[in-house]
Amino acid sequence: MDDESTSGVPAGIAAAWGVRAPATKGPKPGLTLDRIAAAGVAVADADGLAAVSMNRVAKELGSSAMSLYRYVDSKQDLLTLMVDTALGTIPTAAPDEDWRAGLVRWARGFVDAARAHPWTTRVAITAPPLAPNSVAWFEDALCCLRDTGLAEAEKASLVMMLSGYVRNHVMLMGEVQAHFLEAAATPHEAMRGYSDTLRRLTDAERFPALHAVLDAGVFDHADPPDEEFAFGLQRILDGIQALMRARA
Amino acid sequence: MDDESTSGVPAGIAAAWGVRAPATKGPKPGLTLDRIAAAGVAVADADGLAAVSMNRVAKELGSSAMSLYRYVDSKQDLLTLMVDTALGTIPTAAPDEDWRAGLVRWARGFVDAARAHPWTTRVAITAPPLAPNSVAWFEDALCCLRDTGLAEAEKASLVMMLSGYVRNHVMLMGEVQAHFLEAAATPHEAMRGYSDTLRRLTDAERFPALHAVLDAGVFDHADPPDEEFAFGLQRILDGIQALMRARA
DNA sequence: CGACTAACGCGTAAGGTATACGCAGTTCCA
DNA sequence: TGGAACTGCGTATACCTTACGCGTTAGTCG
Repeated sequence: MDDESTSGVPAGIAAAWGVRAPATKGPKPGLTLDRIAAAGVAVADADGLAAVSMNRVAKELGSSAMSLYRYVDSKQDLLTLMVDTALGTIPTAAPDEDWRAGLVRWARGFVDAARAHPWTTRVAITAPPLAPNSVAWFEDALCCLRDTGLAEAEKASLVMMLSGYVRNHVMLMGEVQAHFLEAAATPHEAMRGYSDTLRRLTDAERFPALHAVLDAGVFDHADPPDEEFAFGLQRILDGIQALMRARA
Repeated sequence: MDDESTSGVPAGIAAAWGVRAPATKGPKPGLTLDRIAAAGVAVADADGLAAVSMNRVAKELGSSAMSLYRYVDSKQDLLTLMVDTALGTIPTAAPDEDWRAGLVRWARGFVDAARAHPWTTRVAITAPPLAPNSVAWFEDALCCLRDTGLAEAEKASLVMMLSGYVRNHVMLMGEVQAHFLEAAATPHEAMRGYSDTLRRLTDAERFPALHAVLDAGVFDHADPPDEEFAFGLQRILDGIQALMRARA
C-alpha cells in the first residue's frame, strides 16, 4: 500500500519511479511499462502521433487495448510516459564547463532528442514534470546555474523558459516543414509558396513591416534550422548574462 | 475563380481575408464564417476545447454538423479561425514608444488575449500564420523593431521567439493551475502537493539542484503569474538589447 | 417567362476513438 | 485446500470526423 507516496500521481508515472506495490499475488503480468512505452514510441516514430491509439499500441504488443489499462491510468498517462521514454538520457556534462556552455550543451541535447521524435512536442502538457527523465533534464539545467548566485526561484523560471524555447522551436520548425512538404516538392518551393501567398493576401501599406521582411527574402528560402535555433538561444543566454551582471 | 490567389490556402482562411468568390448563384448561405467562429469560441470559452466538436458548434447555431463543411475545410481549419477570432485586435501603439516599450505592450496584450481564452494555446499549430489577426499581431511586433537596425531575418526570428514565449507561458500556467485545482482546494495546497510529491519521488543526493529549489520553497506557493511572466520577458528583452549594443 | 445550374442544407453511414464494466482464469497465502 | 487478489480481455457505450449524395433553392440566360 503506497497510498501516501502515490496519491495523485498517475499509476504509470509512479511505476516508472519504481514505487508501486510489487504485486505479490495473482498471475505474472504479461507486459511491462517499458515495453508499452517503447511500443508507443515506435508507433509514433513510424506513423505519427495520430496513429497512437490504445488499440494500435496493444496490437503492436500482441495484446488487446483494455489490457493496457492495467498498467496505465489513461491515454494521457501513456503519452506522458512515451515522451519521457523518447527524451531519453541527458548528454553528460563536461567537467569544467561554465553555466553558459552547460546550458548550450543542455539545449542542444534537448533539441536533438526532440527532433529525433518530433511528436513529443505535440503531446499536451497537463501537469508539471513528474516523470523520471523529465525531472532529470530539469535537474541538469538547474545544475548548470548552480554557481551563478541567482535565486532558486529565478533559476527555476529560467529553466522553464529555456525548455519552452526548445519545445516551441522544434514544434514550429518540424510541423511547418512537414505541412509545407505536403504541398510542394522542395522546401525552397514551399517557402516560396508561403511568401507569395502572404504577399497576395496582405496589403503593403497596411502591413509595411511584414512586407519589408518579405522583400528582404526572409521567407523565400528555408533557413537551416540550427542557425535559427542558435540565434534565439544566444539572445536568451545574453539576457541571463545581463541579469547576472546587474546583480554583481 | 480565385484559383491563383487561394491555392493551398484553407477555404476558411481565404474567406476570412475576403477573397472568396461572392457566390452569386444558389440559395443564400444561412451562416457566416464569423458566426461559426464566434460560436466555436463561445463553446470553447464555456466548456473547454474538448467540447468543441462539429456537432456541438452546429447545434449552437441551430444548424447541423455537415453544414459547417460548406464554410470550412476541416475541423483544423475551424480551430485556426477560432484562435484568430479569439486573439482579436492588437492594443493600439503609443505614438512615441521605443522598441522595448512597444514589445512590452505587445507581449502584455498578447498574454491578456491568450489568458482570456486559455484554450487557444492548446490548438496545434500546423502551418505558419496566415489568418488576418495572427498576421496583424505579427506585423505589430515587427513594427516595434522598425528602427533598431536589425536585419529583417533577425526581426522575424525575435518576434517568433517572443510569441512562443507568450504562448508557452500562458499554456503552462493555465493548464498546470487547472490540473492542480482538480485535486486540491486552494492553489496553495496544490503547489504544496506537487512539492511534496517531488520530494518523495526524488533523492536529494541524486537531484541536489532540484532539492535546493524545493528547500527554497519555490514550489510551495503559487507565484503571481504576472511576476513570473515579466521576469522572463525582461530577460528576453535584455538579450535583444545586448544584440543591438553589439551591433552599434 | 421557363429551364438550367450552381450552391446550399443536411441525412446517412462508415470507420475511427477512449474507456467503464464485468467475467474467466491464474497465482499466492493461510 | 479454500479464498482472495490480481491479470487479461471481450463487450458495450458514447462519442468523434467526415465522405457521399440527395433534395431544394435561387439567380441567370435563352
